[in-house]
Amino acid sequence: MEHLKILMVTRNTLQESLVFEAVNELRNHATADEIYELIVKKYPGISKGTVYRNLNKLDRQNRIHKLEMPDGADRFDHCCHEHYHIKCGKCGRVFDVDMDAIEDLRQRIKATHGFEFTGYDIIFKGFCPECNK
Amino acid sequence: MEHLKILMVTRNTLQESLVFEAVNELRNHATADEIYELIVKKYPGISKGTVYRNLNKLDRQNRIHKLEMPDGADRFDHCCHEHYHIKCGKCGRVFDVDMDAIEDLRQRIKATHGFEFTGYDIIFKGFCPECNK
DNA sequence: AAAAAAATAATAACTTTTCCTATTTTTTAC
DNA sequence: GTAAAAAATAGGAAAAGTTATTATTTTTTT
Repeated sequence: MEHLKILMVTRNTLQESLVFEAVNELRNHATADEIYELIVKKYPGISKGTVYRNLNKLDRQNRIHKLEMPDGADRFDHCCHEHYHIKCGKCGRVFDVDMDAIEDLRQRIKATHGFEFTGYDIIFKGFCPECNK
Repeated sequence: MEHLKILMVTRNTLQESLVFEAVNELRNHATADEIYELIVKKYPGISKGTVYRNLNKLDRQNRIHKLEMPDGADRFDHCCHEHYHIKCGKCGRVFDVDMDAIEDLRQRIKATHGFEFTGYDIIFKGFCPECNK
C-alpha cells in the first residue's frame, strides 16, 4: 500500500508563474482584468479563464490575497502584513489602511453569538484626499 | 423668487410601497430577486428594474439598509439597531451578529491614516451551526 | 388643460466570473 | 521509454447580478 498524499498536488505552470509575478509587479490592488492585460502583452496566448483559475489557486495557497469587493471586481494583492482597506467612493481606488488588528473580534463574536468565523474583510468607504478637494 | 427646495423630491408610488413592505415582511436579508418574487405574486406587473430602483432609493433614504455582499447578490434589510453580519460559507445564509459597535474604529483610522470614512460593513465568514455538524 | 417631470414595464446591455469542451502538457504506471 | 491517466490550458459560451435605454404612463406644476 502506498503512503497517503495529504497535500493537494498542483502543477507549477508557466501561466501560474506569470500570474503570480504580475500580482507582485502591480502591487496596486489590481483586478483580474488588469492582471490579464499585463500578462497578455508578454504572453498573448493566455486566456482569462486561466488567469482567474490561477488567481484563485494562489489565494487558496496564501501566496496572494484575494480581496472581495462588495461593489465591483475583486482585487488581488501581494501577501504582506495584515491590513485593512478603504475604497474611495469617487475614483474607486483602493488604499491600504495600516492599523493594529482588532484583537478581540473573535472573542466578541464567540461571546455574543457562539459562532466561530474563519475570516473577515473590512472595507471602509470614504473619499480619498484627492477626491475630497 | 421662489424658495429653494433642498430635499430631493421623490414620489411615493404604489411600487415603492410594495418594495418597502416586502423588505419589512421578509426580514431575512433578502436579495433583490427574492423581493421581486414576493411582490410579483400580488402585483404581477412589476418589473425588476423598478424593484432595483426603489431598493436603492429606500437605501439612500435610510429607510432600508443595503448590505453589499462581496461574493454574490446584495441583501436588503429592514432598518434597526446597528449590527454586523456573518455569512455561512456552505448554505449561504446571512445571520445577524449582535455585538457592541467597535467604537474607536473612526479614531483608529484617523490616527493612522488621516482619512475619514463615511461607512463600512463588516461581513464575517464562517460556517453556521447547522452546516458545521 | 397643457407642458414638464418623474416613474414605470420591458428589454437590451454590461460586468464579472464560472463553466464547458476539445486539446495540450505533465505525471504516473508499467 | 511508452501508454494511460490526470491536470492545466485556450477559447468561447453561459450565468448571475445589476444598470441603462426607450417608449409609455402617471403625477405634478403652471
